[in-house]
Amino acid sequence: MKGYGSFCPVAKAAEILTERWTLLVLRELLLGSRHFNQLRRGIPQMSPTLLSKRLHTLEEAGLVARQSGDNGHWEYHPTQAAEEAWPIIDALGYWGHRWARSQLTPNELHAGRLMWNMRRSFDLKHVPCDFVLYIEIADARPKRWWFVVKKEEADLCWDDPGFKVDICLYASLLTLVQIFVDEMPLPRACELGKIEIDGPRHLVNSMCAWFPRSKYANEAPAAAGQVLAS
DNA sequence: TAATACCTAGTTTATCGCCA
DNA sequence: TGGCGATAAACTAGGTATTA
Repeated sequence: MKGYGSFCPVAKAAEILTERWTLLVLRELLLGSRHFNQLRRGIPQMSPTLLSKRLHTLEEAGLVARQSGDNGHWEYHPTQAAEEAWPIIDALGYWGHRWARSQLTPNELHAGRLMWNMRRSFDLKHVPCDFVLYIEIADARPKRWWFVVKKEEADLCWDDPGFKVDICLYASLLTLVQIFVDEMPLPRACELGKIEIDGPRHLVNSMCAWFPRSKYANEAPAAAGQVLAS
């Protein structure tokens, strides 16, 4: 039998939301991904077949509206039902950051997914000027990434955009992930020689203010096994 | 309880249509 | 012609039901 066979609203919600990958697809949609391949970039380990299937399921469940775009391709838009699921997904993010942290394993490190998440995590109000950031990750494939950062948005480029690079950053994938999730603050990574930065002083000095970090990074991790005081 | 068959979910690979 | 967006088909792995 598919689902939980119950009228319970929690069970009904879980039937829709807790299918494998579904919450991640919804998160991507709610964070602004609209096209099939944008969703794929945000969830690179999900197969395209399954992504297509989940989008249809979410459409049937009324969480996604499919509209034809300007170029003849489909656009996927979150509906009000999806928007109202955002507090649930956001709360899961905070909960995961506090309680589901564990040692990062190699298969959790994915350069494409990190870069895609970094793209929307620049603190643009602290960006001193428009600039091009080049990141080289020695142990990743591909290893070279570019961000074209402007006051209004940051664009991720898989290939050299052809603009003059203003600031260069060299690090391992693990270090970049640790900085992103705040396991290792940027200044500490510099002190330890885990990251090399090359660029003008005004950009380098302001990096702590604008460099992308997970929105959950400020949440203090909880001690595992902690028991509530009675 | 173990062996087997069957079912389902998910992955990989190939392919198609469209557009620049 | 190549890249992108999307889907289909074949295959695999894991779970479940059935039977001895």
